[in-house]
Order: sequence, then C-alpha cells, then structure tokens
Amino acid sequence: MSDNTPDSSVRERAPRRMRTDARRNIESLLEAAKTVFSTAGVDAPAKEITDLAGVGVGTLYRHFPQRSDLIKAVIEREIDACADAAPALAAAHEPGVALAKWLDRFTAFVATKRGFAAALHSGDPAYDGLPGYLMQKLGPALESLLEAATASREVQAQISAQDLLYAVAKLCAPMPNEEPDYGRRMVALLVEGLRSGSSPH
Amino acid sequence: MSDNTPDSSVRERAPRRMRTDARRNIESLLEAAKTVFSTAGVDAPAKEITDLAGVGVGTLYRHFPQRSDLIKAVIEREIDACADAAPALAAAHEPGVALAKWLDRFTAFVATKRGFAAALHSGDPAYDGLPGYLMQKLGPALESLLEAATASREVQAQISAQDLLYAVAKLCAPMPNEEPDYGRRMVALLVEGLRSGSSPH
DNA sequence: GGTTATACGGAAACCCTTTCCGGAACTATA
DNA sequence: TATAGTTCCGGAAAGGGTTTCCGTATAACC
Repeated sequence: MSDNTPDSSVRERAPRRMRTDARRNIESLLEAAKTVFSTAGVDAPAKEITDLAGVGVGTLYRHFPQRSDLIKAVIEREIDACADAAPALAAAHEPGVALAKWLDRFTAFVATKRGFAAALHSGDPAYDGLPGYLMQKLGPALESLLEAATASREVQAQISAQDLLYAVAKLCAPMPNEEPDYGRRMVALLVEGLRSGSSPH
Repeated sequence: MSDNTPDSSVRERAPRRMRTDARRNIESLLEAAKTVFSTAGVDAPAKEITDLAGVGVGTLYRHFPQRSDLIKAVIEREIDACADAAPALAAAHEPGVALAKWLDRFTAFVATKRGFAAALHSGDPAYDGLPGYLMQKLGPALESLLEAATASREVQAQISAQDLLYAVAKLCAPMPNEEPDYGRRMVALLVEGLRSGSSPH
C-alpha cells in the first residue's frame, strides 16, 4: 500500500533486455543450423549443430523448444533475405528486368534449400504457418515489382502474386534426378500461358 | 568329386519358392501400412502397423529392412494402381475425355497421398528412385493417352509426358492452408500455355 | 515323417529428441 | 565495485521410436 514507486504495482516492470550471451548463442545456433542443414539435410542430429555452435544441447532446446522451431527459424531467415533483395533490384533495373531477376533469386532459394520443400510437404502441422509467412514477407515485394512491370507494359499481369509465388515454390522444389532447369522451363510455360490468354474463355 | 547328381555342383539348385506365410505377411503389412499411413501419416510408429497386420516387429523389418522400404513399397503400389486405370479409361471414353479423366485420377493420387510428396521432397536418398519409377510406370500410360488425344485433334501436344507428369506431381502436392483447387487451376494455366504457344520463340 | 532352410516374435540395443536441474554468468542497483 | 536477483548454460538422464538379434516355430522338399 505504501509503495509509491511509479508503476511498480500497476505496470509490470520494463522487461530487462535479453542477456547478451543468450543473444549470441541464438545467433550461433542459427548460423550453425544453416550450415549443417545445407550439408547434411534438415534431419541431421541436433548434436552436430550444437557442437558446431559451441553450445550445449540444453541451450538449443531452451531457445528452440521443438526441433521444428529451429528449422522454421532458419527458413524464415532465408525468406527474409529474399524479401530484402527486392528494393535493391527495383532501384537498379528496369521494372521488367527487376522482376525477372527477383524471380531468379526466389527460384534459387527454393531450388537450393531442400529443407524448405521438405518442411512444406512434410505434413507436420508445425509448418502450417510457413506458406503464410512466405506470402506475408514476399507478397508485397513481388506485388510491387509486378505492378511496376505491368505499369511499364513489360508484362501483362493475369496472375496474382500469391498464385505465382506458390507455383514457383512448387515447380522449383528439387526432385531427385531432375534436369537442372526443369523448374525454370515450367515457370516460363506458365507465364506463357498468362501472356496468351488475355481473353478469358 | 564323385557327386554326379545333375547340376548339384555346377548350378545352384532351383530356389525354393517363398514360404506362404511370408507372402501372406508381406501382403498384410502393405495393406496395414496403407491404412495407417493415410490415417496417421507416414511417420506413424511401426508398432501401429505391425499390430494392425497381426505380426511381430521382427517380421516387418525382415521384409522391409528400412522404414523407407515400406513407404516406398506402399507408394509404388499406388502408382501401379494409377497406371492400371489407364486402359479402362481409354476403352470407355473419347481420347480427349480419357486423357482428362486419367489426369484427374493422377491428380487425386498426388493430392491425397501426403506421403508421396513428403517422400519426394524429403531429400532422403532412399527415395531417389521414386521419380524414375513414376515415369517408368505412368509415362507409357500417359503417352498413349496423349497420342490418342492428339491424333484425334482434341489437344495439341507441346509438352512431353514426363514434363507434364512431373508438373502435375509438383503443382498438386498438398500445401498447408491451400485453396482446394489451386493445383488444378495451375495445371490448366500450364496447358493453356501449351495451346497458345504453338510457335516457339 | 524326417531334414533343412526359412520365417516368426519380441526382447534388447541403439540413436535421437526432449526434459531437468545444480551451478555459472549476466544485469541492475547501490 | 560489491551485492542481490535473474536468467541462462551444460550435460546427464528420461522418453520414445527404429533396428538388430537370436531362440523357437513352421513350411518346403525329399
């Protein structure tokens, strides 16, 4: 009752910022996981990751309570990187070229990171939020590129950003023993379909 | 040296045929696995499968030394069923209709069996042979349907059976929170691309 | 029926994920 | 800087699933 310290009882005290060692360990883990995943796949044992990160298993599981949380975090980081590439491309190239280059960037991401396709198709509900995250982060980027490109008459847009995003994500997902440029060919075919069918049937 | 029994030393004796209980157990296991996989996903514990099949774990692992072997076997069976559907459709319908109906059949297979997409994109080398098996079994079926359809001028073929097969397999693979007919729309768009682009650029 | 190769069942070994907790390290405050 | 109070760390142990192993049972062939 006699406690007049401002806010002490009404508002919880300002959360002290995360300890620097914790922040550093999270960073190390994400970096290590990215490396190990691309080397040995997303099913690599956790020990391999913690060893590379120079950290105990306990530390891994405090920050990423489920294995899938770590995988999700790594994938989301890479999605972010992809989104961040858009503004620079838009500034440096003609609209149509920027769009093409960004699609290449996205295609490379999907084709390279096996873990992404694996998570997406695993059926594990832990990854249900991934398409949403993809759309949320990459949708605006792609939309602005698409708009600029259509405005300058370089392409005719007949497909939503979401449809295109998902189609590329699926078509370019790596399959064993596949010709290297299969994904690109199919995407090109799809875009061809867009160009032609200017009149709906 | 004195052994003159025909063939006994030169040729190994004819292999005795597989024991009937073994054959029966394999059948039970495949049936049980199919059921459990579609109910609880391909990651369901092996015990569930052996219980349903009325068999010990040892039996499962003798016939399918790796878990992936069982999954592969179940998927290959379903691919076979898909291939077997083609002749009947071809006999019962106009070429164009038969092609459409068979593509529907295949689409349903891909969309329904999560395990298929999961295996294909898992990155596990155990499944590297799956696309080959798919092509080997379904390629001829699709080709003959495609040929009949093109011959009767109902479609213009500008895509190889393999490309089409793989595109459908990828586009129709289920993704979380996806509109129900996304896959079909994209496949339609792809086919639209084929119709239009009669002249290569 | 007797002999032999083959298959069965389930306990144990193994490997990986996840939990737990005593002790160490960091932050805030004086 | 010293102290108190959190927060975080490390690795041992628990939990759960796959895979191996081997004594026993049974089908195939003579």
